[in-house]
Amino acid sequence: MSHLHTAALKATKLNHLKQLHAQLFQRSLCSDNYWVAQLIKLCTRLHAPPTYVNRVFDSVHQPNVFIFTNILKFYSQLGAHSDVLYLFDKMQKCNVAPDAFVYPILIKASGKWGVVFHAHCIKMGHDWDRFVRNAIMDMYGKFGPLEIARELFDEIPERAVADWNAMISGCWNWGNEVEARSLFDLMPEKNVVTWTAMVTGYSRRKDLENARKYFDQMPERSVVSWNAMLSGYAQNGCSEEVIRLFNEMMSCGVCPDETTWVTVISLCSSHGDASLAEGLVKMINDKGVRLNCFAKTALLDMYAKCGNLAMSRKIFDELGTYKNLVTWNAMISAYARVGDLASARGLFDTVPEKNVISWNSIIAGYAQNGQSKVAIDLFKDMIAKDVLPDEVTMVSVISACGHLGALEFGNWAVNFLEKHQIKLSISGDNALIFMYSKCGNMKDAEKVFQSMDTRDVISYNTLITGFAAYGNAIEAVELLWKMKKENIEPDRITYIGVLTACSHGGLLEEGRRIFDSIKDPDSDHYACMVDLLGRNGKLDEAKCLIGSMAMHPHAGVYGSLLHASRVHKRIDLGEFAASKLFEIEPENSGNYVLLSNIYASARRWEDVDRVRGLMTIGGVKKTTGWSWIEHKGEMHKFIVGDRSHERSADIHRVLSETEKKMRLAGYMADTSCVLKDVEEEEMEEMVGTHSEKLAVAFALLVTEPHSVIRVVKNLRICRDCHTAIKIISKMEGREIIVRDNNRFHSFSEGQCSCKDYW
DNA sequence: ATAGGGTTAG
Repeated sequence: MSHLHTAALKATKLNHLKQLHAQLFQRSLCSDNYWVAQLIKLCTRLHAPPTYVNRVFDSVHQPNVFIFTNILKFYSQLGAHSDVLYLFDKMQKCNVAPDAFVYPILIKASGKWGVVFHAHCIKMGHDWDRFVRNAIMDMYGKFGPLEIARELFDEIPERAVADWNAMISGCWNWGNEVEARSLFDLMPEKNVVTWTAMVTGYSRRKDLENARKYFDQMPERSVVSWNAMLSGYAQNGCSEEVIRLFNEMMSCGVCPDETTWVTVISLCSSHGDASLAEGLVKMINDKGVRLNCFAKTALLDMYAKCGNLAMSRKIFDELGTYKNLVTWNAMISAYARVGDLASARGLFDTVPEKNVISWNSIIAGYAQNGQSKVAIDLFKDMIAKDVLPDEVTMVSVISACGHLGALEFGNWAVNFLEKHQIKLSISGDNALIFMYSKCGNMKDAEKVFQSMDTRDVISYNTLITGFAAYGNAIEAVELLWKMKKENIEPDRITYIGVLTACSHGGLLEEGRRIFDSIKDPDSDHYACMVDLLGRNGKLDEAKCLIGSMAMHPHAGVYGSLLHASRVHKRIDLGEFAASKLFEIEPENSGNYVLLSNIYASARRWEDVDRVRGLMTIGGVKKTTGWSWIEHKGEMHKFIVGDRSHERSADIHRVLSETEKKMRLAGYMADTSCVLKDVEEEEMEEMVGTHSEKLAVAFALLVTEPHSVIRVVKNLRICRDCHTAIKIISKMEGREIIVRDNNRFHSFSEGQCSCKDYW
């Protein structure tokens, strides 16, 4: 028998464990309580997979308290708290009375619900056990109320160092620096844990100076102390310090543990620094370090954030049954981040157990990749499955509503926030500002902005961009001054917004001044500036500006010039801009169409034909987009020639009735003169089923007569459609609000409020 | 100790 004990003591690898298991099997000791307990203890030490432990556990007929204690420890080490609680339940069902060894494990695993076991312990008389008492104190220190921890602490006749430590950490948890320090100074004997608690405490207060002071004064340091200091630096964004301290740690001969690796690896991920990551991986490989599931997950995330998705997937697959929910979620969001929604969705659908973060990852994935409707539908699924969304979910959903212009559903979401007491932080408020301004509700957008007690650059940018879309240039410019006064540094997006606002609002000089104040303007700023000059007829100046650029102008810059050339009928500049655009983005049909329109307005039909020819030769297809409309919180989409909508027949009936009414009312001349310049087949398309027209017809169909129709999202109104809406608004006597990308047009009584449009 | 959120245009 004794050689079995030696084997158990010597086991360092999973194989040793399996050999021992086999020997026990030969001697029919596999269901012997003593040996099963020993095996489980070894599993904990050697990080065996849970499936193996369960097999060992299942082979015993009547598990005793030792076996339960050991398996509880096993799952506790894994952080599998629900398994711990499940096993405790099983333990009670097996009529095995928990002893003083069980309760500390149990209390640690149950988080704030540990309170329940406090009463248990008193009833069973275990509350006088120093380990149990310490665990209870620790729990109150973490989850509160701290006063109870203090009472327990004061009642202890002979306080152990661990009791002091628990109390000090408790004070830090509740932000009581003074009390923590006075306890520290009062302590008769301190150990590494005490010192480390001080380092952790100061780190969490972002007081790195004091953290470092205690760290430097420590009589001895454990890995945990190093980790505390490292994560202090990491969480405060001091990446150079992390690297320096990590190297110092290595040269002091301290062996990094798994936490160290996790800290350093996740630092690399937040940096997205591939070369840093590479060095780290090399070090890990050279040392032959075996990483646990936490570190592997961090590594997976790091590769994903450094752009190496293949490695992420490799780690994911290699983890096999070891992976936990965090691993799954990391992989899902890795795919979502790069826009591989199919892979993300595939994983999401196969996650054994989803949590809010799984849902958030996939919803954010769709929301960030232009699939707002899918994001919202998934959110609806989530609610139907009774998963409670949190703030992060709502931020994605609200943003998605903004992108779609889905104000009705957006308002529903705001109600949901109130009903479920979900508090929004700065990102949430920013998302709200975004949603309201995208939906044309600047009043509420401003209201949210005013109500915030801290605003960041994104809050300003979002509101500025909202005003820009409306042409409220003065408000946008004022916001720029206001943010400077609040010491919030404008970034490139701020300037894009302000310049766009000046452009839409006709503030030429102001725009010029602002443009000149930008430290290093990029192509986007130049594009805005060209647009601003172009709208004001300063086309030659715009061309000079392009010539003065230090970098290669991107398509947007020439696009603005081409647009202005069309408005101001400048064939020379239009040809110049278009020729550049045909090089930069030969597949963009819009450029060909614009140039051909410029020629058409000058009645240069041969050139019109030539440009059309270019399109055919280049195989450029006119791209058509979907038009969206919201009705009762549901989004409906339409595209040319599509009859998949369930009310398609009605829609086409309304469309033809409206057109008939228009003709009867004598509006034909109006539209036909527009149509004269286009070819037969295109005319068919224009008078036929343009997506915008379908959307408007749907709106006419579903809304009450004389009510406001809100038509939103991607309604690029062609000239023909613009005329049609004007006429409808007059004939039906109702207001129609239309959003053409970012501009709002309000039609009523045959007038469109947006004057400079055509 | 590892996973999720907000702003860009014609």
